[in-house]
Amino acid sequence: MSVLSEQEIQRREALQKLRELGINPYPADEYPVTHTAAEILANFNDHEPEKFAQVSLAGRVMSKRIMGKAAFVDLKDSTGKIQVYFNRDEICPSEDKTLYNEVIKKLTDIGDFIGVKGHVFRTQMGEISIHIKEFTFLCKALRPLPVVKVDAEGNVHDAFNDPEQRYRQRYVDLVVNPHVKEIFVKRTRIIQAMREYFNSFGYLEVETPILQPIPGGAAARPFVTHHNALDIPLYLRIANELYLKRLIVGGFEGVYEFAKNFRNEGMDRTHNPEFTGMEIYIAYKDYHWMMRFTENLLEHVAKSVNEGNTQVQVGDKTIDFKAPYPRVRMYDAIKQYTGFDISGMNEEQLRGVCNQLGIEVTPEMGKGKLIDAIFGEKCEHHFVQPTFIIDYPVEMSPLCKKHRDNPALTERFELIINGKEIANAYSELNDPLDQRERFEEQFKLSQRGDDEAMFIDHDFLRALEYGMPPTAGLGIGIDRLTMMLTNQVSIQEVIFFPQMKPEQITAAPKDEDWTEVGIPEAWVPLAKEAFGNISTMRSLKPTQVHQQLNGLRKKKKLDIPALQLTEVETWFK
RNA sequence: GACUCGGUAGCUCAGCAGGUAGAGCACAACACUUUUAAUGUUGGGGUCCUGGGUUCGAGCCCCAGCCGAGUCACCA
Repeated sequence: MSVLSEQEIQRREALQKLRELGINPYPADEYPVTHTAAEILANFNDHEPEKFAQVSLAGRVMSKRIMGKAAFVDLKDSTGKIQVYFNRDEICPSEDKTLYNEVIKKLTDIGDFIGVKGHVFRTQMGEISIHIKEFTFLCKALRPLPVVKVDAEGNVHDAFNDPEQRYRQRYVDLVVNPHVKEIFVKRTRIIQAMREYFNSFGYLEVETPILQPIPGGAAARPFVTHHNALDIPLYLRIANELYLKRLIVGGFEGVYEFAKNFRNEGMDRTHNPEFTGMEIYIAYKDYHWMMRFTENLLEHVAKSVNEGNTQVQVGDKTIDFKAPYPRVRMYDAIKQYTGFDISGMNEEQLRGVCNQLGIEVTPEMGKGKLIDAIFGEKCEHHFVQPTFIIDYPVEMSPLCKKHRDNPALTERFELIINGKEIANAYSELNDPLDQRERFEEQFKLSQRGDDEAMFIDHDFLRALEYGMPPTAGLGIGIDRLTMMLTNQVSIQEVIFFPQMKPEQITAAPKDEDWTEVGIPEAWVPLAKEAFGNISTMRSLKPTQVHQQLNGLRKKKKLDIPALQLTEVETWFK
């Protein structure tokens, strides 16, 4: 066990005292709650205090202000904070003031959960508060919570803001940083709004495999695992696209899934190894229809997280999600921002363009990747307001139907907002022979060294051979959409538990370290147990150390000679 | 993966030509009749991320490592 800090020791002592007073610090009983903090603060009216003559609520103690026989505590429940007021002589009408003097003043700490009953009133300072008649201990907290204070001007003092601690101990982050909680509430609201929208069309939410024998539907390096009973490798999915399309083959006309995907790639402020993608496939539609569907969807989502407003502040820009959004052909965008007309260029010519534009290229990059590099470096960041970039080159889009007017292009769009890709959609490729050729192209790329080129999924081809109706499909990165709608620049701020390296467990002192001080080997385990580390031991008086160790020896009935004080004193030299 | 910055009390941070470790909040004790970052007085609290090295002496200098952040590279 690690060494306890002073404050942790004090809290354990308080826990013990509560038990001695007959108070269960961890009761099992239901605590009936009649009101929330937010309800009371919103609805209390000075002219009708009788409406809140009897309230009962529960929450965590966030601050304590004690003045003689009056005490104020901020109680935080899931809806917010409310002040509660304790008066000694009302809590303890008799001579025995223990409940107030001991339990409230001394044994209740910041972080503890309590339940309170009383009536609502307004203090002389004008704050709506609860006048307590009765209170119940619900949970004793053994670790001190960081105390974040906000003054009258709204300045935050002693913010708990070290990213490492915030992500590793998200539970603490959520307790003391209300704005963090707000982001995650919005995240859920975004997903709910999308679900509502899809369901209003009658589309079906489905679940497809996360463990896949062939990781398909995207170009990315997968995580590999192994199934023991089948003795085969399985991959954590990088996308769910191919499975949803199989369901369209099976006769569903609209299916969608919010899917956790996994990609074994680098991590940074826009990439987490697991992330959430929403994909939806709708039969008998094309990408033009899907653009209208998408812009209306995002308008709906923006309004539902934003009190009906379509405008969202993102950094120093205001983004308006109001439909419709402009459609810009990819080649036109490249022409506009680079001056080059790349339509009809071959790989060689594209390399030349990249060189002239100062874009680095590698030999294994094919046509698709070259065009993508040009667009990514020279165009993408120009599109701040939501814009559909349409008609991607066929080499970039192996699962997308060829353009009805130009076989070098595909019927694909990406939605760019604030220079970033938020959505990706196609008129889905349903020609099984074409799909087979595209997979084979990908296979060649992978032989050339592109380790992200797609695998060939023969079962998926078989499904297409049975026939898939014309279908439009859309994918949206939920994490990135959430970042945008909550004005966050780091993906870690919109994922509760972002992936991090495991915490180092700091090595406890080795046995040699103890013996070096002069402690006999037989006593080392006892010294470890009693003091944890050498400096803790040395912070005590030799007499205390002497007594504690001999006490342990007696307690454990160890057959070793008792320590002499003079011997112990030498350890402190 | 490269570079830059950071890791000191429960939290936020300071620290210096290398010379026994500081502040605010939190904690403890006392005072206080409804306080608002409550206040006042007093007090306790630290393997200065880890491991080596230089030195009479290292939180500080050197080397190696760990963890995090930022920038870049990679990334449909």
